[in-house]
Amino acid sequence: MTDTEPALGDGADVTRSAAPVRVSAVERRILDAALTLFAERGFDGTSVQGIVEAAEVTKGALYHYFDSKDDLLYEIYHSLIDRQLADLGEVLARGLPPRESVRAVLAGLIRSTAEHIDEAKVFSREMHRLDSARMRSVRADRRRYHVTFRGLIEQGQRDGVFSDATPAETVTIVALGMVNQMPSWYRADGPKTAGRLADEVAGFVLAALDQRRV
Amino acid sequence: MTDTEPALGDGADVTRSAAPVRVSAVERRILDAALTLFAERGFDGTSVQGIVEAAEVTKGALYHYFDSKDDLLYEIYHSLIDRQLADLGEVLARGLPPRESVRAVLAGLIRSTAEHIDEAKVFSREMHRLDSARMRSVRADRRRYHVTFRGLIEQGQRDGVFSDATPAETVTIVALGMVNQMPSWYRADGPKTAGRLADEVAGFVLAALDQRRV
DNA sequence: GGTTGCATACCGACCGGTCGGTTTTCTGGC
DNA sequence: GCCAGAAAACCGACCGGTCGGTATGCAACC
Repeated sequence: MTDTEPALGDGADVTRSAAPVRVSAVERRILDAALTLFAERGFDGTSVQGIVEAAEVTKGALYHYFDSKDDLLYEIYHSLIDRQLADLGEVLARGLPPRESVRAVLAGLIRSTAEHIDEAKVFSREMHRLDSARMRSVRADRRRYHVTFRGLIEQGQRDGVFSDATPAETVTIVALGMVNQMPSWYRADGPKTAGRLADEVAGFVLAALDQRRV
Repeated sequence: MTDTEPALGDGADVTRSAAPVRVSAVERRILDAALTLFAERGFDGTSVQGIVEAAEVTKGALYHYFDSKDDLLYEIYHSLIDRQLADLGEVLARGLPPRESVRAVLAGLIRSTAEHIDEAKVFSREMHRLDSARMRSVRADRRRYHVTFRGLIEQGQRDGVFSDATPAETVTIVALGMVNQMPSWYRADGPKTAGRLADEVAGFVLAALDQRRV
C-alpha cells in the first residue's frame, strides 16, 4: 500500500468506495456526541463521562464499542477523509479537463467541508493527538489527496491552460490550506451560503491560475 | 489588575509600537519553555511541571510571575499579535499604492510567521482555550488586522488595480487564512526558504487580484 | 521590617480506563 | 415452537495517577 506514489494525476486509486460498515444506533450516538463535544470544547477538554452523558449511554457501552478515547478521534478522521477521497475520485472519474476538474474539486471540497464543519474543526485542531501508527495512516490518506490535486495542477500547466508562475506544489498547499482553515471562519448561519463561498474561492484560485500572458 | 491589558483597541491605530515591557530572565525562560512545549505537545499535553523543569525553575517561580497556565498562553498570543500589528503599521506608514502594500504586507507576514512558527502553531491550535475575556481581546486585535487588510483590498478594487470578481472580504479570508495554515506545512528545513515561499504565495494572490479585463 | 523573589510540600478535583457482573439477543437441537 | 446455553450488549462503581493550583517558609534587599 505504501509503495510508489502515482506520478501523475490519473486518479490513482481514489475511485474506490469505502466498505459499508454497519454501525449500531448506540455507536452512532456515541460518535455524534463525541464529534459535537470535541468540536465545542476540544479533545482534552472533553471527558469520556461527558460523552456518555451527551450520548445517553454508559461508560461500559462506550468501552464496549471503542478501545479508547483516541479511537473516537480516529473514527471521526476516517469518516472525513474517506468522504473527501470518495468525492475526489468521483470528480476525476468524470474525466473533465484540468480547469473544470480543479473547479469541481475545490468547490466540492469547500461545500463538503462546510457541511461537515465540526469534523473539519476537530480534524485540524486535534490531529496531532493521534498515536504514531494512526497518524501515519491519516497522513498517507491526506498525501494521496494532496498528490492527486497537485497532479491536476501540473497537468493544467503542461497543457498550457494554467500559468506556471507559481509552482504546482505551492498552489496545492495554498488551495488545500485555505480549506483546512475554514473552521476558523466559516459559519453556517453567515451571510453567504456555502455554495456561494465555494464559487468565490474556487473562482479566486482559478483567476490566479489563469494563463493569460500575451 | 486581573483584567485585560489597557484595551489598545481604541481605534485602528496600527502604527503604534508595542510598549517596552521589561521581563526578567526567569520570566523569559518560562515563556520560552512554555512556547516550545506548547508547540510540541499542545497546551493540554503540557503540564506545568514540565514547563518548570524545562525552564529550570520551580513551580513557585512560575506562579510568582504568572497567574495561571492560561496566562502563559495569553502572553504568547500577545507577543505574536503585537508583532504582526507593528509590522502591518510599518508597511502602511510607507504609503505605498495598494498593490505594493498588499505584496509587502503578505510577504512580510509570511516571513514573520515562518520565523516564529512555534508561536503561530500554538496560536492556531490552542486559541480556543482562552477564557472569554482574553478571547475577546485577542479577537479584537485580530479583527483590526483583518479589517485593515481588507481595506487595502477594497482600495485597490476602487482604484481599479484589483479585480473585484472576488469580494474583498473573501480575498482577505483566503489570504490571511493561508498564513494561519502555515504551521501545518511550513518546515524551516524544507527545500524552499521562507522568503521564496513568501514571494510565491504573495505572487499567487496578486495574480488572482490582477485586473486584466480586455 | 516589609516587600520581592523564589523554594518546597502538599491538596483536592478529575480523568481515562477497568472489571465483575447483569441483561438481551442470537443460535441450533429437539 | 421451545428452550438451553453461548455470545453480544451493556452497566456503573471504582482505581491509580496526574494535574493545576496553593500555602507557607525564608533569604535578600530596599
